[in-house]
Amino acid sequence: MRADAKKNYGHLLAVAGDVVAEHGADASMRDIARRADVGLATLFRHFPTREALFEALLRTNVDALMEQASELECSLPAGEALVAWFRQAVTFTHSYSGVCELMASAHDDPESALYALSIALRTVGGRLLKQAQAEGTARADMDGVDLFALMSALGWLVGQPGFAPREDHLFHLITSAILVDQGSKAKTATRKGASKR
Amino acid sequence: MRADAKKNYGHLLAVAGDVVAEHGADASMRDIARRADVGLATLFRHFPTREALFEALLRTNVDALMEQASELECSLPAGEALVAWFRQAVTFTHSYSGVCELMASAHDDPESALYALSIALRTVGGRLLKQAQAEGTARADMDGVDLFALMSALGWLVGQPGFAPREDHLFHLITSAILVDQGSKAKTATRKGASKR
DNA sequence: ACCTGAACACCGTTCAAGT
DNA sequence: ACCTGAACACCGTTCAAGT
Repeated sequence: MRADAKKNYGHLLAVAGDVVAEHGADASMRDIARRADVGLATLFRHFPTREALFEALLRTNVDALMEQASELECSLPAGEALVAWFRQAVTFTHSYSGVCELMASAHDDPESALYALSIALRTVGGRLLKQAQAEGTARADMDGVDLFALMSALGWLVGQPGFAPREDHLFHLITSAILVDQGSKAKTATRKGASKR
Repeated sequence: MRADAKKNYGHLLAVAGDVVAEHGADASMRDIARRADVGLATLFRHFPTREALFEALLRTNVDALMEQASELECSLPAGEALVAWFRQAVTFTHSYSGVCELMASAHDDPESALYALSIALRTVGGRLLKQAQAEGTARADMDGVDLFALMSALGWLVGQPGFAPREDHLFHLITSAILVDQGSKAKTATRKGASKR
């Protein structure tokens, strides 16, 4: 009774990961069920909505992102930790194509199964941002929601085939909007990161 | 023979505008045909693809954007003209929800009926950017594609319901990534725009 | 020339019927 | 309890048949 259900769950999750990796976030639920050799209604029993499926698919990735935040804030100055984590966060949005749309809309919808994940991301990002602001390296007129917004926008952008090759450069542009200009505030600037392409 | 076709075209375009205004860029083509009291195949005869329909819907908006660029570069310093035009461009992306996705993907697809419009936008934006770079107010390590990318990303972002209320602030953040920091280069700075929220 | 209706292969949702 | 198949109302595409 419960044993086969558990097996179905794991199996469905595995093939859903494959199908979504191939066809992106708006892959056909029917197709997932078909490739899992399971009735379509069975898929919907385990994951009543597309968001619920992605919550299961992305949970481990988000957990990893939160652990990385803890490590980074211990091992690096706040500003560098913020940038390094932001990098990882953008990479996370590449886990499946279309993830940014899902996460961004979930952030505004407490009913979404992805709501908790998006809030977790926003919260941990906001913590790193706050520390960098206290250090004086991140601009003061931003909050966690802004950071989450920029992360989503950048993730969406470099998920577009035409802009993917410019990912590093676009990351650099957005990052420069987050950080306080080094000439105006940071008197002890090491000047190591002044590369202008 | 040709008279009724012409009437159909105008009528279709008008109701398509209404339906798309209501349901966004992925509105049902069938629904548009239905509300125009016309066969679905007739709609596809006039607009063989969704992009072709949007090319017709957006053409006048893009033309207006190009005229505004000419006016702005005559009446304002290059940096301010760039920012003012960028503002208009982001507003343009609000003409119908989902326009950014279409324009961004068209930019990479010469076969798309929207390709010419996206290139036009990129080109005129690139011109304003270049002038601001020559003036020293826009950062040097950017080109028209980057500007188009940031425009698309910002338009997409503030098209998400949760981030729409922060449109002005997010615009300010992105703009600060485009402009050279006023403390480091602009010696004749008027200091009028130093509002930090 | 231009339009139409119908057929086709899809989609997500729902639910009575099976074990 | 858990699963299944079928029915439903959609979608975009295509094309033979009408005028």
